[in-house]
Amino acid sequence: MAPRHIHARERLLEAARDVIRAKGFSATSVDDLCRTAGVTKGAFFHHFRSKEDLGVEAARFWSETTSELFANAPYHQPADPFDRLIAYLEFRKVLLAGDVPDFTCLVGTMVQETYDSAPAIRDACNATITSHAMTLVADIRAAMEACGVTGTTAESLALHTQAVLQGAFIMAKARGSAEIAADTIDHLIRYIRLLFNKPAREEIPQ
Amino acid sequence: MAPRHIHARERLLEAARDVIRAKGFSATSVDDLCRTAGVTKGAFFHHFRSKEDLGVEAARFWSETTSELFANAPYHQPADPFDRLIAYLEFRKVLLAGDVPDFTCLVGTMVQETYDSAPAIRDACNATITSHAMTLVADIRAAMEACGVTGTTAESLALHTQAVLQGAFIMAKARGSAEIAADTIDHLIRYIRLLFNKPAREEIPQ
DNA sequence: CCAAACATACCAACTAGTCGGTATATTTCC
DNA sequence: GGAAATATACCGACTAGTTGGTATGTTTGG
Repeated sequence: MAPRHIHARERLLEAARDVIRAKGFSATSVDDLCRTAGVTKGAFFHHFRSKEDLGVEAARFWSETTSELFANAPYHQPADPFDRLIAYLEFRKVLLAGDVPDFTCLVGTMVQETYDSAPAIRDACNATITSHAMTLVADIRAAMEACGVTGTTAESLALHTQAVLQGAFIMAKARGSAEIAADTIDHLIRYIRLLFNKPAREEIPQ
Repeated sequence: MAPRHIHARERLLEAARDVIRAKGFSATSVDDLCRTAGVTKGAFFHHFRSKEDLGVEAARFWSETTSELFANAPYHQPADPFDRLIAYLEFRKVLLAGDVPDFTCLVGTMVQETYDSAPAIRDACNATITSHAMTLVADIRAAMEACGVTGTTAESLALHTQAVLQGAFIMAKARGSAEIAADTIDHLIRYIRLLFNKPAREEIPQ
């Protein structure tokens, strides 16, 4: 059985992940989190110095869990780095399932509200986004070299993919549907195919 | 002289525009807004039924003021619709001046926090983003026809530009700098140039 | 036994929103 | 024209409930 002393902390981090994605950081109260996690306030402040501290830890928790998800995802299978990059973006489309709070990004949501008032949270969110982007750099660089792509850098393109994904989530929130998010990822895929001079079989819309 | 009875309302909407972009909607209290606008709570609730109502009106106010800004902007000058589209995106880069709260988007920020809890605000934000995107459609469609671009629609591409801009703002908030935003708009410009088969003179990075 | 992991009770500050009242226009009616 | 009626814009003290956080217990596992 799982050790009891991990329960409250982990349940609070999972509650934060779910509630903050739906309501935002400020609108999520400590009581909200305790209620959702099924723990008391004493437990909360035993594990976290403050609500801001929980925000930082939630960003780190998000980084850990998503890292694991992406590390074990099937998009690494293709032999060619360019194909792996496209497979990554197709995988991001597959992840657009369920309700909007289920597929949107915790740290993207949090950083919007905290970038000016809680630098610690902003830094943790930035580290999460950046480190995920950096997992793409090796493949992008290899593909760029193989295809002779110039005019930008692998790091810049990796960060651009994350910007597009974050923007896709905002549009999905505004429209209340994942459709627009998939559509904007398709534009990103089309960009990368054009940039690497590897267009899809047909450029006809579905 | 300006009629007295407009002051409080407009000053509150301007305060909302500035404060909410920096702190987010939830973290902005009614007292915050009154203090910033230099009005009393009585005036606030005279002009707005609730804080949520203020959010809706702030989105509409944002829509009005930005519409005016873009309508009077110089990017409409080029004779060719494709050139106008590129000029629009270059203009968006020019707007990336000042601190992060100065150039980011009010409705993109608000919709993140309210899409699930305040449908009225979400709808107002969505209407603002969509209507701005639609101002691009005529030029995009004309350029697509002139260049024989297929595989997507003018509406889809217009919404994609807004998604990229919203994502650029999130990245700027995370990194605390406009640089990444300009960088991601450059990727968008590169995409559109490739899609319309009109690459820049040189594909060399700056 | 003892420290870590909780639970309970509580607090001061803040929250959105209310309410009775005032000052100043504007309209109405003769 | 001018007094009365009415509408608009605003004020600021007040309230009921919520907020993040604390102080002081009790339980539990090794």
